[in-house]
Formats: sequence, C-alpha cells, structure tokens
Amino acid sequence: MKFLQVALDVPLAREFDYLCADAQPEDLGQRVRVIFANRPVLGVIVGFSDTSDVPAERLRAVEAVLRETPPMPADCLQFLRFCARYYHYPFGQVVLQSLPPGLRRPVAWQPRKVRKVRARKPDDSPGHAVHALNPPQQALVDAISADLAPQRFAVHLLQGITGSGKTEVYLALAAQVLAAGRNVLLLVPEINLTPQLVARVRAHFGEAEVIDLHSQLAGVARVRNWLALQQPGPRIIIGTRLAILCPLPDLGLIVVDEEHDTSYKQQEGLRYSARDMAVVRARNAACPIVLGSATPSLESLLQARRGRYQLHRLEVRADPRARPPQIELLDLRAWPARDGLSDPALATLRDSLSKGQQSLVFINRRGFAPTLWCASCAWMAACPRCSGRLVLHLRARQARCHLCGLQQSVPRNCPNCGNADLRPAGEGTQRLEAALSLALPGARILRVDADTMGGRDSFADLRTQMLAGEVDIAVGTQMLSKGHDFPAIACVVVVNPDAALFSADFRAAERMLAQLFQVAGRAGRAGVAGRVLVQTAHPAHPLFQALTRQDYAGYADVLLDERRLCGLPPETHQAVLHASGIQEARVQAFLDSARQVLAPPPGIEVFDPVPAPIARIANKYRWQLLVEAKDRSLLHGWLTPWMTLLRGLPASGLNWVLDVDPQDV
DNA sequence: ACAAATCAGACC
DNA sequence: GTCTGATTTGTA
Repeated sequence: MKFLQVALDVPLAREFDYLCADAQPEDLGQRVRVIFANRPVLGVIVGFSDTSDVPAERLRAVEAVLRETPPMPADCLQFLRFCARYYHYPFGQVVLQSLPPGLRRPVAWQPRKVRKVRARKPDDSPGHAVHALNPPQQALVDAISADLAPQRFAVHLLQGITGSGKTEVYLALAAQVLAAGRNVLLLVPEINLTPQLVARVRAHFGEAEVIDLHSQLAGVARVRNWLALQQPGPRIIIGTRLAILCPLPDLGLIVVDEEHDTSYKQQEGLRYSARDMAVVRARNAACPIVLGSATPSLESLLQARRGRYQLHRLEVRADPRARPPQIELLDLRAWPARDGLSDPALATLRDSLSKGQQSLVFINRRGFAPTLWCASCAWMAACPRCSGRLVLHLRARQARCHLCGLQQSVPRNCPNCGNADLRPAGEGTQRLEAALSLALPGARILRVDADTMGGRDSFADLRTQMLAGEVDIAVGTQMLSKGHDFPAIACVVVVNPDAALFSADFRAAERMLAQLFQVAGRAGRAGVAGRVLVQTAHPAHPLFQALTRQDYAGYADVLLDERRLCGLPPETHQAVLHASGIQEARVQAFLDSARQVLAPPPGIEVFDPVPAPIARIANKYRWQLLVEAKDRSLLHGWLTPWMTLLRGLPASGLNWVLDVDPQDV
C-alpha cells in the first residue's frame, strides 16, 4: 500500500508510481492530481503496491486525491484493462478517455447548479402508444427473459424487418429488468438520428428512470449524467458508443439497436467497437444482451451460424395495416438519367406528388457535382492537399474538398488550357434538388445532408416538417436512411448504388445491401403502399435480385460464403497498422521496418505496406500494413510483442496507430 | 559564429 | 502527449 499506480493520459503502455500518505483501499479508481513532467495532470488510481521499480528519490507524492466524485468501480477498471489489451492501446489513455471531458482536468469537480434543461418537444407522432405484443413479439420476449431472472449471459441476435416492432420487445424486456431492480443499457448509433426511440423510452418509463449519454451533451450535463449512473437505480441508460466505456453498475440487460451500424466503431484514437465491447460487458455482468437489426452484420450472423448467438426473427410488420414495399429495378441502360434521374423515376415522383404523398430521394454525394471538368482538355478540379476531387457547391459558389475542408472559389477558366467551358461532372444532392424543383414546379423539396444538417436540432426539425406534411420530397445522403421512420412515405428513389458493387472495399456490398434494405424499410408504413425504385445499370446483379425478393438473410449467406472462400473477415481476423506523415518516404520506411521487426508465426500473414484508399489528406501521406490471421488469440498473441517492438522504432515526423477489427482496409 | 530547427529520451 | 537538452542545419 506504500505506492499508488496511477494511470495517465500519455501514449505509454504503463502506469506511474506515486506516493500518498492517506490513500485507502476504497480509493481504487479515484481521480488524483499529480505532477507529471513538471506539470499538474489528472490521473486515476488503478492499483496499489508495496514495491516500486523507481528509486525512492525520484518518486513524487500525489498532490490531491479528488474525492468529490465517486471512484470508478473495480469492474469498470477491469473492463477498461481488457479494452486496452484487446485494442493494444495504452491503458492510461483508455481510462482517461473514458471519463467525461469535464472530469479530465486536474481539479476538484464543483457541482455547479445545472441550468434547467430546455424542454423537449412533446412528440405527437403516431405509434407511440404501447401496443399489446403480438404473438411473435411475445414469444421473443419469453425466450429472452428466460435469461433475465437467473442472470445468465447469452447473446440474442434479433433480426426483425423494419416495422416488425423490435422496440416493443426492447421495452417489454427493459420493464422486467427495472422491476427486478437492475439497470438496462440501450445503445443507439447516433442519438440525434433516433429521436423517436429515445422519446418512446422516455414516454414509456418517465424521465426519472432514463439517463442519456452521448457526445452532444454539454460539459456539465455530461458529468452530471456520468455521476448519476453510479447512483442507485434502477434505470435505463440510453447512449451512443461512448456509453459502453462508462461505469455501469447492476446491469441486467444490454440492448444494441441497429447493431450493424458502422458508427459503433470509433475511427480514431482508441478504435473500439461498442457493439463488440457490449458483448464483453454483458459477459462480465452475467446478463443477456440483445443485438437488434433489420440487417444484421455478417460478424453477428456468423456467430449465430456457429451457435454462439441465438438467432430470432421477426418477419411480420407489427402494424397489420402495413404492406411490404414494392421494389423495382430501373435499368439505366434502357432509361438514361438526366441530372441523375430517369424518366420513370421522375414520373413516379410526380405521381406521388399529385396524390399529396411524400417521397425520399437518395444519393450518396453531397454538393452539386463531385467535380468540375474541362470539356476541352479533360482537366479536373483536384484538391492540392489531398488525393481527392474538389466538389462543386453551386449555392456557395465554391469548390470544396470533402477530405480536408479546403474551400476555393470556382475557377471561370480551365487553369490548364484556359478554356471557359468548365462543366460539373456527376451528381450530388444539390444538383438533384435543383433538377427536381425544375421538373416538379411547386413541389416542396428539402435537402438533407451534412451541409444542411449542421445544427443540433436540424434533424429533429426535419422530422417535424415531414410529420407536419410541409415537405413533399426529401433529397439526401445516407443520413436520411438512418432517420427513424417517417410515416406516410409513399415513394423512395435510390439514384446510384452501383459503385458499391465494384468497390475495392470488400465490405462495400454488405453496407450497400444493408443500406438498401434500410432505405426500402422507409417506404409503405402505416397503410400506405410504398414503392422503391432503384436505378441501376446492373439490374441482374444478385444483390439487387435479393433486394427485390426482400431476402436479406439469403444474400447475407451468399456474402458469408464468399468471405470464407476468400479468407476474409468475419472468417478471419484483421488488424491494420496506419501510418501518416508529410514525408512519404518516412511513412513507407516506418511500415517497412514494422513489417521486418517481428516475423509472424504460421497462421498469421503480414502483407506489404500499401497506400491507404485515400492516399493523401491535408498534405499527409497515408499508408497501411495489413495483418491477417485465422485465429483471434493467435493474432493477439503476436500483436502484443509486435506493438512493444513498434514503440521502439524511430517514428519522427509521422503518426501511427493500430486498428484492431478494422472496418475498412 | 550564432540562432533556429530537428531529434532522441524521459516522464513516477 | 509535453518538456528537456543535444545535435544538426541555416545564415551572416
């Protein structure tokens, strides 16, 4: 007990010893202020020891134990240690980054008066009433609740088509857990894209029993909610991925909604998958976990195939008035598109408009056109700092780089040959918006993309406008496909999904499949017969054929078999070492020596360094090194000593990071 | 010959 | 990560 082991927010894979006269065993997990490298920093006590490797004269005493906040529970610290090991990321940084930003400064937390939270909009959309469960829902609740009372770890994969009433199942299970005095964690991909789910949970259980946790909460509110987690429950915690790193005492159930959603994977710093870590936490807490989605990830489907997850299906829509959407493929070779839209698509939109029904148009590009093109010399507007095109934004009269944020005024003449005939090439949301207002005069068109959805409430406002019938056609990026159900969508047009069929990214087809099924699920709810039109030059492609058959599981099986044949995840396990820097030669040299520094055993393959899919962003060259293994424990057994060696390699002028279970390679 | 830029190493 | 002191580089 003479020495404290303190975790600090430094990129070093170890803790630091400090002296402390009055530390108690209860102070494990407590915040402390220490002097580190001649400056005060925040640390967290993660252990005690009677000995230290450091000579006594170099040890410092802790400045203060900050007991105003409760210490992090031991089970949470243990989980964070697992996280650090699994993702090969410094434990200290995992611990410190798991704290809300308001508690990361080396000062005592002063519980200031919290400003009254602005009243939420009383959500009056239909479908809020709690329906009695239909027989399939009830059967599902019964099956899963068999694991609740004995407090038994089990993973339930719930594949329920859009509108099948997954939420009612979650709520019914949550009610049982609360009644037993335990807490429920409900993970959602992005809180502002799922306002209806949050509103339903609040309406169902009352404000007092619900805590939300996400990065949009302002500093004080975030700390307040983080502290409230540790008060006696029972309650429901609704959070985004960061919630999985928080103290979560007395867990009785975890639900991961839209478990396939890629926003569960953090893409910088500690690159954790909140969905995967949720399974770990459920195991630690000995409670069941429900992974829900209309389009489960191949990772989860494989676990179900292997019998590790229990697969449940909800295949009928909960609302008996709802009819499945009618999905049609529009062959672009027969119906060429102008400004992105084919004649039949336009006719269908016109028809919906005349009936006073709402439509959605999807295109995966914001801006007016993906680039500017010279008709005379074929020059294209490229970003000088990145390996990407400048995207034309007509309204702002700018050419913008979507990678580094560079903004330029649009050139009048070709900088290469002087030609004045510069044309926009390709389509983006703005161009479709313009084309639609020209073709359908009087239609009320709303554009939904990162440029129009900047504000905190803009997505909620969009929903309000849609529900109030103030919008006829919403044109948007995939942002629109995630927004939970707008009732009365009659028609959905998908402008150009073909790129994903031939992408270098082996996961592109899986993502497109999921997105098309999610998009199709937006059509034809609450009694309106929906139509989905997919414009494609490859209507015979099996992915689109599966879509028209509405057979997600069937095509997911095909993709899984493909992955097995090719030796790709989830059949194999990957880690990617990313490196970036101004001088490309240094970046390459680092990865070359990383590849040489430790030979992999049989069963692990280390590939040659290659440029990243986006080879340069903001003048930094990006390269990557792929490690692939058939067996996960074999992979981790090798990654651990490899990372130790990597930390010893010269790495000046570059940044590097390991991504375990990367989402894109 | 001196200042600025770069680099390696420690941090308890 | 941030700081320190040592080394290299640039310029008068």
